[in-house]
Amino acid sequence: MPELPEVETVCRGLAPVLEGRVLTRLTLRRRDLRIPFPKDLVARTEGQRVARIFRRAKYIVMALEGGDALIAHLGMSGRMQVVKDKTTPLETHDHVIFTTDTGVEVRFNDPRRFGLLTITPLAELESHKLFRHLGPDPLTDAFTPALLSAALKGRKTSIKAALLDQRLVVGVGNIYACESLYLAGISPKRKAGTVAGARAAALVPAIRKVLKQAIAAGGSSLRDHVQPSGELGYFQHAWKVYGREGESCACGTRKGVVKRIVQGGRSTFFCPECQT
DNA sequence: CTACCATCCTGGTTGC
DNA sequence: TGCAACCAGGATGGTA
Repeated sequence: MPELPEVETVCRGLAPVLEGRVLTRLTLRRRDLRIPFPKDLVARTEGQRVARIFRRAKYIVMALEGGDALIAHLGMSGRMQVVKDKTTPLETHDHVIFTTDTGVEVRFNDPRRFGLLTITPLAELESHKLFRHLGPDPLTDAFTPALLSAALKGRKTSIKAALLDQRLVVGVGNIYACESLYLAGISPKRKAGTVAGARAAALVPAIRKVLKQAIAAGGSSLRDHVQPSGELGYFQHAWKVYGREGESCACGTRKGVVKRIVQGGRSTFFCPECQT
């Protein structure tokens, strides 16, 4: 499931293929994903050169030289596949095809169709409906313990649920919320408002570390795979708690056993011995 | 304002 | 073997 590290990996994989290239054709094989494609999406995209590709939260942004920005989100099952030989048969759920002037194609495949693709002037990106509520990126200096505890102050919901709130901090999804809390030694059940001081000071670097490790793992596997992909596979072996219900805690000293609970309809994995 | 829940969707797995 | 039930989860929109 694409969270920040997977989206970052996809952006890094797409950059050498798309930056500086002209999008000669945009093929929409259906009328929508999670939201309808804008009526003028094709007209605004075709013939445009891609100036730059970057990530904002879990969104992929392709800045076009004409001033527009293509915005893509992978949802939960989206992938971007780089296809060098266009005779490669289309797959089920290849919904959008970006064709470049080199002949290389990028195919946006999304079985569950929770992803999206839209376009907006780059200058209006941060005020766009999809972007204006977004909090700080956890990998930037803007994300500090003081900022985090201020945002959590007074909140009665669990810290786990709070970390998934993109207004607080972006890019953290279910898996990395679990992993970050484990690394910081904080119980996912703890009231968000009580995460301050030393706990906030531990959580911020824990989030950073987990995300950076995952990016590093994704980046290294990218060299072996021609196409970037939002799929799991490379970092899952490094998960300490996620998906490990019943296993011994990785700390090896406190004899805890990883437990699974449901919070807000989503699975949370944690060690009751190490996380308080 | 916060909190909580249902909803979107398909594929993979489990259970009978 | 076949099929139904269930689960996975990012974001949003509605309700309390």
